[in-house]
Amino acid sequence: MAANSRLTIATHVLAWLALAQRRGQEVLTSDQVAASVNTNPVIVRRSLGDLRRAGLVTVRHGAGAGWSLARAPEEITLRQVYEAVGAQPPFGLHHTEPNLECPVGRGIRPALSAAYGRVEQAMRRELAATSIADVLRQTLRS
Amino acid sequence: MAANSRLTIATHVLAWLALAQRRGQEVLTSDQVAASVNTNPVIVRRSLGDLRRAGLVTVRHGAGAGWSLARAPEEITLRQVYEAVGAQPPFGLHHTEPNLECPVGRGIRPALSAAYGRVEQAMRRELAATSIADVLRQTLRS
DNA sequence: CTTGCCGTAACATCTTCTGTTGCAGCCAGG
DNA sequence: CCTGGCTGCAACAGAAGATGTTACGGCAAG
Repeated sequence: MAANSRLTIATHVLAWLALAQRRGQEVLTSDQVAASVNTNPVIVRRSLGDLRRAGLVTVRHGAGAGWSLARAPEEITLRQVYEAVGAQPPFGLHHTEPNLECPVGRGIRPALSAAYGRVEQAMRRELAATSIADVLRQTLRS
Repeated sequence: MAANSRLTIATHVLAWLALAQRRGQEVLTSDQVAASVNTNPVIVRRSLGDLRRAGLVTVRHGAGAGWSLARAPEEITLRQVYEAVGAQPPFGLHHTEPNLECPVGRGIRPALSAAYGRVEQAMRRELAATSIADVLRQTLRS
């Protein structure tokens, strides 16, 4: 499978909403967002649905509908986006249960889970250090 | 795709080699290793091939062939294993090029690459803090 | 030379992700 | 009240990657 691009899509969407808001555009439709991401509006709606459930964006239904940020871009970190999109952790355990007759097979899964948990905590800490405002600032610089 | 288990397989293999070595068993065949991981010997050989290219294990061909660690278990970190198995980074960029007419679409890829690079560095730092000896010790504790 | 194991290619299967279509639900505005 | 535009969601096709399996050539110790 191709690399997981959900965090990328969601971050792109949020950055675009932030820029539109700054320019005075209150709400954007999923079609307008999809035009920037260059993908299907349903993909964008799926991503925005995740972000809505996490409380990062709000949606207005009916005529004149659309999306807007639920809080300031400085208040949204990539860690929140990462958790909102529910990306799976980078490492998985064995597909098939290891041989429990073997001392390594018996005890390695909790050992690895602990190590992988520490790695994911490190990832989360690093993701929390960047906000949507940071991403947008860096984006407009180029 | 199922979660990526290459790091898990490779670490299991190395821990098993380390334990066998400590017990006086100099070399193990891929069949013996596969019996502990509970998978096909070819999977194990593929993994061991990665580790050999990275200089972490050595192989003996011909009759009486088999594998052994190329250095002490304390000297092998999960970071080295991670780099040996060539796992892809946790986040990918857009599948299709974003709309370059849009200021966000134009500049977001380098901005995200930089942020993702920092995250992967954090992962590597954390992986470097655990060695095969640590994993084996934790494994045998349960 | 025989035998056991490595190295690798080819292939089947499974899973996940992306992208697409279709349709019901909702609500501002006329 | 009704229309139109957009959301929400289910269903499905296609692509990509990973695992698992079989098969076969190559190598070296005995």
